[in-house]
Formats: sequence, C-alpha cells, structure tokens
Amino acid sequence: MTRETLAGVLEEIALLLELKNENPFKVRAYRQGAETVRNFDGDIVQLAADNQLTGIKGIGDALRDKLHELASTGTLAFHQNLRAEFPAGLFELFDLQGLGPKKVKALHETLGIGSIAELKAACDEGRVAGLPGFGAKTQAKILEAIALKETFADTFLLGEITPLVSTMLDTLRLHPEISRVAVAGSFRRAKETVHDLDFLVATKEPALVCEDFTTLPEVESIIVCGDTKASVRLKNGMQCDLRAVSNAQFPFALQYFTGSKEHNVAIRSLALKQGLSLNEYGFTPTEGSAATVPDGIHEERDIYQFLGLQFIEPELRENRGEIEAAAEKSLPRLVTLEQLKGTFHNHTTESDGIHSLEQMADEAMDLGLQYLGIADHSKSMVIANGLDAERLMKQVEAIRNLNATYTNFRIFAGSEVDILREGALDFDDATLAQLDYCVASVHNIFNLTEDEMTRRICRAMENEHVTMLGHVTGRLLLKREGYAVNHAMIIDCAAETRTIIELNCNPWRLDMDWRWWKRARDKGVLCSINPDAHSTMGLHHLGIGARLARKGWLGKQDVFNTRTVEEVEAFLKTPKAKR
DNA sequence: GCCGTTTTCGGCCCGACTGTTTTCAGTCG
Repeated sequence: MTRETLAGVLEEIALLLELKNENPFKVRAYRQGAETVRNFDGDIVQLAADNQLTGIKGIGDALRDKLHELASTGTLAFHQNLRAEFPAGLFELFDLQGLGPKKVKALHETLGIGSIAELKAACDEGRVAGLPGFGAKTQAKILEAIALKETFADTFLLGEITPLVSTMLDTLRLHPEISRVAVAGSFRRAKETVHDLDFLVATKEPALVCEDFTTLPEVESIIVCGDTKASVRLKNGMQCDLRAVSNAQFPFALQYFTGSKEHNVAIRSLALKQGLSLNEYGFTPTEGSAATVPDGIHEERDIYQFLGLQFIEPELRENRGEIEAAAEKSLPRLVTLEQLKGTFHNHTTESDGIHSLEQMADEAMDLGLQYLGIADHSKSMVIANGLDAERLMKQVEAIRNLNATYTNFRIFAGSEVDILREGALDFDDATLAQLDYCVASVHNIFNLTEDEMTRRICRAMENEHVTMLGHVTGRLLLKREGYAVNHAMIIDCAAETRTIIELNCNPWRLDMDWRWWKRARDKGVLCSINPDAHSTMGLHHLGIGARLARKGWLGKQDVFNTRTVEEVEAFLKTPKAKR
C-alpha cells in the first residue's frame, strides 16, 4: 500500500460520484482528500493503517474511516461497490479533452459506451452527433482528442519517471555480479518524454543478471529474458530493457544505446573515415583497412576522444550541430544543477500553492539555495485565488519582514501577473513598481491566432516591469498542445526588451521547449530555470530544469539563476534597457 | 464530505469559452 494508491482511490471515488450526479461539494471533498494525502508531511499510510488520522485538515470522519479500511485491509468496500456500477473502461474517457462527467454519463446511458474504442466507433458512425447536447463539432472534437491520446500512448514524462529510474539504478548497483550500471536511451538524453527505459550493466554473469532483473519489484510482466538481454513491462505500463555486456564493451554499448539514432549514424560515419566500423561492442577495422583498433577505451569519453571529438554530453546528442562543434572544440560548458543559486516563479498558500511562504523558504534553504522568488497569481486568476493589489502589498510586506530575520537567505517579492487579452497586464505599473521582479504569463484566451498571441506576449514584454516571461506556450505535455506563438519573434522581442525567458521546469510543461534555447542564447536572451512550484516538493524539479537547459546548450552564464544574490539584486535594480 | 461555528447546519474560488441552443449546459482552469 502506497500513498499514491490511497490518493488514487479517493480520486476515483470523486470521479464515480460525479458520474452519479452527487453533490459537487462532496466530490470536491474526495478530490481534496486525495491532494491532502499526496502532500501530507509524514507517513500517512502507516497513520491510516493505525487509524491515527485525526486533526488533519481535509480529512474528516468519513475519509478517515475509509482510509483506515483501505490501508489496513487493502481494499475499500465503498469504492468497490461504486466501481461495480460502471464499466472499467469508462475511466479512460475522462482522459479525453472536452469530456467531463456529464457527457461521459450521457454517452454511457444513451449509447452504452464504456471505452474509448466504443466511443471512436460511435463517432465514426455519426451516432454521437445526434445526441441531445452533442453536435457535429463535438463529435469531431472527440475524434481529435482520441487521436491525440493515441499519439501519446505509452509515453511518459521525464520528470515523472526520474524517481523510478534512480530507484532501479540503486537496486541494480547493489547486485554482487554487476560492476557498472547506467541508464541509456532518451532518458539519458533528457528528452522531455520517453517511451521506454534502457538499462545497461557490465557483468561477467549476464544470464544470471538478466534473470534477476525480471524479478525487480517494479516489474509487472516479462516480455523476453535471454542470456544478454531482458525486456519487461513495468507496473506503470512502460517497457524497460536491460542489456548485459562485458566491462570492456560497456563504454561502446553505453554510447550506442544512448543514441540518438541520428547522432550515432554521424558518429559511425566519422569512424568509417578512419577505417573503423563502430558498433555496440567496439571498433573493428573495415575490410581492407590498415587501421588498428585502439586500446585504452574504458569510458565513453575515450571513444569521442579517439574520433578527434570533445566529449559530447548525452543531452546534446541529437545531431543538431553538436558533432561539428565537438570537432572544433567549441562545445559549451553546460550548466549544472549545483550551479543554481536560487529560483523564481513559485507559489504559496496566498494563491494556489499548498505551502506557506515560510515553508517554501525553508525548503529552498534545505536545497542549498541562496534566494527564492515568490510569484503568486494575480487577480484575474480567480480560480487560483489570485491576489489583488492590496493582498499583494501585504504579501510584499510579509516578505520584507521575513527577510529581516534571515542572515544568509533572501526572498524576492514578485508576482506571476496575467497577460490580459491585448497584452496589458493585470496590475498597473505603480503596483508592479513596488515589486522586486515580475513574471508575466498567459492563462486564458488560448485560441488567438499565432500573430495575435505573439503580439499579445510581446506587448507584455515591452513593459519595463516585466522581468521574465512565464511558460511561453502554456503546453501540457501529453495533454494539451500549447497556444500558437511565433517563438522566433518572441525570442527577438525578449532580446530587444532585455526580458528573461523562463524555462518552466514543471514536468508537464518544460516550456520554453529545449529546441529553442540555443537560438535564444545566441541572441543574448537569459534563461531562468523556474519550477513553478506549488508545493515544497515542486522545488525539487529544478533538477529536471537543469537537464533541459543543458539539452538547450545553455551554460552557467546563460542562466540567470546561477547568479549570486548580490548579482541578482544589482540586475533587478538596473533599468531593463541597461541590463 | 469538510469546515466552522452567532455549535449542528449552511457554505463550499467562479468567469470564460464552446457548442449547443434560442437562453444555457458542460468543461476548463
């Protein structure tokens, strides 16, 4: 029994109650209960099993008893009974954009639809468009949403699976027959989403290691298990491969399985020019070649060095100019997580965060940061409890007071100010002038044309008080496309107006996309790696942010929040035009 | 279902947008 199981059951109950037209506030109570469980500071599973869940805000008598039953017996009768009233496949319908409980209920009751497959068939036959409350456009949108979901099937967020990967790496390292372990593939290259995981081990007992791999606790089922390779399905549905090689083969296999395919093709053609063919086991002379196979290759970097290249960090291996740069020895020295001294764009309980100003600051200090920027939502974000000017000024005062109690830490008072329809801001200049800095973001009216949206955002960046631009496209990976923007124009405008662009490192966003950062860097635009944290845990996403910044070719000097607190203070006091 | 309380029942973030309607329901954030 895990915390996530408890929370998941409460979420599912909320969904089922919604389907049954239950009191929306009751539904919300279950949903909030799930959030409370997720964010509880302590061993909530044990407390629930011991029936010790008292005095926790959001968990009343009913949820306490249900969590106790669930944690102590493994199931919850109330949940099982609710579940039995609906087909299991009904849940997946909620993943489709545009479908909520009412529509799902209508589809189920009138057409007997209980799965995405059935819904797709019904749409294809035009049966959905005729239902009351539905129409041709709704039917088309549903088909679109199904197509989008199919595209993203079996894809996982980098940030979401990172803890799982480190756990599995730790387990493999403990194996007595394994001398070296690495994760390769797109995960190692820090792609924002990954399809499968590739682990690599060096061992003298490959068959044994493969067999043991299939018994890891994360494994759901075995796909294949041979002498040097095992392939399994993990409990989260992801396919996961293990390759077992010798210690001498390890660097070659690591290079090979890290990819990308395009990068490897280019690398192998370089080797061919030297009369050597390169594969996952090593170099071999090509037919008729007088080349000798190099010895002394122990690490991946030795392969690159032998080919006359600087070591290419895995994040850069996309064949987007890194090989040419490595040949010229002009690769950037990439930023590291350890170089980040602070971060901006974080929320507190004052808007929609779940931890207080003090809690967020404490966590930032525990992470070794020198400063923390607070940027709660502005008043237009009613749903997020956005602050009006009066509340904002009170928060600024609270921050100033709190700063007076710190010796080696500083909170910067900011706002995540909404960019309104035409590019105006949700606060007037006089209010913004009271802040240390400000992040400007779009949160509504997503359906503008690319031109209109780009103009809207550029107008906001032209404001003297806008320090940085938040999540450039508003995308939610695997869920929602971003709004249409012209990245090139926004980067140019940021360069002209000396506006920093955020790399929002919430795992769902990773926005601005890594493919644009090199261009921004070349135009002199600074990046701020911002977790958009809505809880203390959210601050831990800085690590993912650093990886994506590396993927975007950024070095320490390109990332604003590698600067010291004194440097940041001086920067923020300087008028934008002179930054 | 939870919370707070003028302590046992009333209130619970709400506005924008879409597509369906012909004045509004459903979804989203």
